[in-house]
Amino acid sequence: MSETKDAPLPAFDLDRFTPYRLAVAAQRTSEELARQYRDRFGITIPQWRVLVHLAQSGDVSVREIEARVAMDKSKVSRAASRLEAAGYIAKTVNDVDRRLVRLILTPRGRALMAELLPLAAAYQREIEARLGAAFAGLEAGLQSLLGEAAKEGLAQES
Amino acid sequence: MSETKDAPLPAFDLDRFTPYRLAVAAQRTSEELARQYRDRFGITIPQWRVLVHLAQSGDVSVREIEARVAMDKSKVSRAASRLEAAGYIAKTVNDVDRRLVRLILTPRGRALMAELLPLAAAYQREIEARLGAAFAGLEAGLQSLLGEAAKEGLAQES
DNA sequence: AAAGATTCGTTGTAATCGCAACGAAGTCAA
DNA sequence: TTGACTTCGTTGCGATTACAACGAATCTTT
Repeated sequence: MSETKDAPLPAFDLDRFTPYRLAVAAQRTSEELARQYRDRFGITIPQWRVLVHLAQSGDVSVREIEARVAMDKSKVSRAASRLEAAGYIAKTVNDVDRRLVRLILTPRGRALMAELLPLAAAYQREIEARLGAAFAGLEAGLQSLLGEAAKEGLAQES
Repeated sequence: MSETKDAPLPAFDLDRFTPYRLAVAAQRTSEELARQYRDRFGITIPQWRVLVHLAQSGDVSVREIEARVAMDKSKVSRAASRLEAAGYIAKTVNDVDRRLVRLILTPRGRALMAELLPLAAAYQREIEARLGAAFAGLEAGLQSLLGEAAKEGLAQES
């Protein structure tokens, strides 16, 4: 506590700190798209994630979504409740295991996704075009980063 | 409910959707580190970001942090208030422009950062080691992504 | 110089989040 | 079967957040 005045802090470059850069990149890219479907359809990001999972898998339980996406149980549950209230999805009890809730898109939900998915696909293409050759590198990096931490159904080809 | 029954939704692979992957990667890496300094020093992520900016720049206004990190004004402001209450930073009024608040590390804050920064640096090295050759690609991708986004989203630059 | 517009940081408020506790359903073992 | 343990999804609660509104300071325009 004597030499704190000019104690030399370890050199640290925030602009090269990967978690920080990932956070900024994630927030910018997510919000840019989120704004579109929020303004046009009143959908939040958690709700969008649930919807996409349903569009992909057709029939998913809360816990499956929780495990796959980095979302808390309650977050998934509440997003699902709001989607149900809005008429986009339906909740059914799984006959085999009645603890599980089967989430499925309603026709209205399918119609919504028929509008949302092209939006997302276009945005993805925009990103890839923006990055050009750097995109493949980003993908590989994310693959390596995400692969390390718990993932079961991760395809790794091409 | 007539034609939507078997309406083929556009194919869409969430696992290859860049904003989503960035969000998951960012959340995992940030939390992994945050747990360390939360348990040991009671620092939250927003607080940590403010601290790092101060450690780097020595003298920063709220709006500078807001512009650089993707953090809301109020988030920065409240994080700074808590850091001030904890004695880690001090708030002064900028003499030249008295709307601006100068944030600076106190000696106690410098001592804290002397402990935190090596932690972060070690984590960064861990990530680089984990990724190996893929790290350079990730970096390049993020560079390209953040460079473009800055141009597009932030009209102002110094 | 004064009125109007703009910027900075704080604060009020409603909504959201994460965490933990809980009831319901299922599993296991004796 | 019964009782202890586990899992799934919801909900209560305190804390946090985003967004807007605001006062103070500065800039601009006349």
